[in-house]
Amino acid sequence: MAEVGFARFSAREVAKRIGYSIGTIYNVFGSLDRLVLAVNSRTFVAWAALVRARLDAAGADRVAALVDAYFDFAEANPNVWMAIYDHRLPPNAPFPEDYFRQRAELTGLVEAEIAAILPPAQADGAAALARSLVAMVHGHCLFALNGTFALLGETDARGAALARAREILGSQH
Amino acid sequence: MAEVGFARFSAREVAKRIGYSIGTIYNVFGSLDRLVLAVNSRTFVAWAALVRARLDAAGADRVAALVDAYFDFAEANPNVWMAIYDHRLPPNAPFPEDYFRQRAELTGLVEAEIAAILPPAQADGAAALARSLVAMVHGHCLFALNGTFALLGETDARGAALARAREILGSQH
DNA sequence: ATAAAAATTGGACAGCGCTCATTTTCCATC
DNA sequence: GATGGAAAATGAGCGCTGTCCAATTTTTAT
Repeated sequence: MAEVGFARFSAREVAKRIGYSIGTIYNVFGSLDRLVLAVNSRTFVAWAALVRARLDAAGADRVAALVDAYFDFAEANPNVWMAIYDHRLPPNAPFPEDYFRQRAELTGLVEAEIAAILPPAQADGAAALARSLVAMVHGHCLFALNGTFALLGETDARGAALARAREILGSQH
Repeated sequence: MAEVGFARFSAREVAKRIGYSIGTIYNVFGSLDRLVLAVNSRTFVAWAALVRARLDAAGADRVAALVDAYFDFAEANPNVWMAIYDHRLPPNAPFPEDYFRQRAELTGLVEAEIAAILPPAQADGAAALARSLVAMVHGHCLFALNGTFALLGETDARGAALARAREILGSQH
């Protein structure tokens, strides 16, 4: 996945590279969808580890640490990062339990930071604000990686995302 | 594309439906990539038309009109809207000229509105701020359509995007 | 009617996700 | 060791895909 990206990822190629047959892949994972979900679950684990490390090493500016961790992980691992969002489950297919858990753990890190920043009066809105901030940063990171910003002449996606985050957080009072 | 979405879109099926052979599709478009780009170019035209119509009918709250137009188009045409972002050109492949033009026209509409809202002292940053706001709204809209927000318990993506837009614009002075 | 140009065809190729009857490997028991 | 049942692994086969291109048909101008 890291080498070829989601569009060219194939179960047959995986089988070839690990020295098993295509049939074994399907015995283990059941479908290409679940194989991709397994890959993406591992991506969330690695991503959360990076975020945690950055937060542990961060000084006072924890918002910048979060934004940087988001961008750094995506830029260092563009194919596996984009695979998370390129992959779509068939309608009504549930996410595997451990996929959900790994993903929730990552967003939980952000939520905790936002809750710590917010004035106590707004504490009950921390989860919603955290989701919204993640969506905002994600939009910037996605446009940086998929060429949209390049097409529009934007060169500082990270700086823009951080500026927006500060403006938004500065408005919560 | 509107029926089956990007993942199941196929040149052979297009050929079958319009009563031509697969060979003719390739004579006209050259590759599946360019066929998809042609579809996406048309999507930008339709999207820009909706945005224009909403702005023409809008009252004083033009920011809400823009956010609503973004979400309404995406929600009314999820498959063609997502195809814009699901499709990735091979590295170094240039975008066709008319694809670029249609896309620039749409972002130009946003840019003009932001320039009109901004205090004159910040007028030179209008283009960058417009790109950033589009990325922010896009992140919210994407998470609404791809199930991320549902997974995290968020139900009001549109309201969150509009709230963030107001906070950001209110901070420009 | 004829010839040149343009448009269209569809078989062929390599690769894909997926299934499942068959084979191989493993391991506890004798 | 030998044996037999359970577990793991296989890969041919199916219908689908994007892509190419020699052959054919249709259109147009003379």
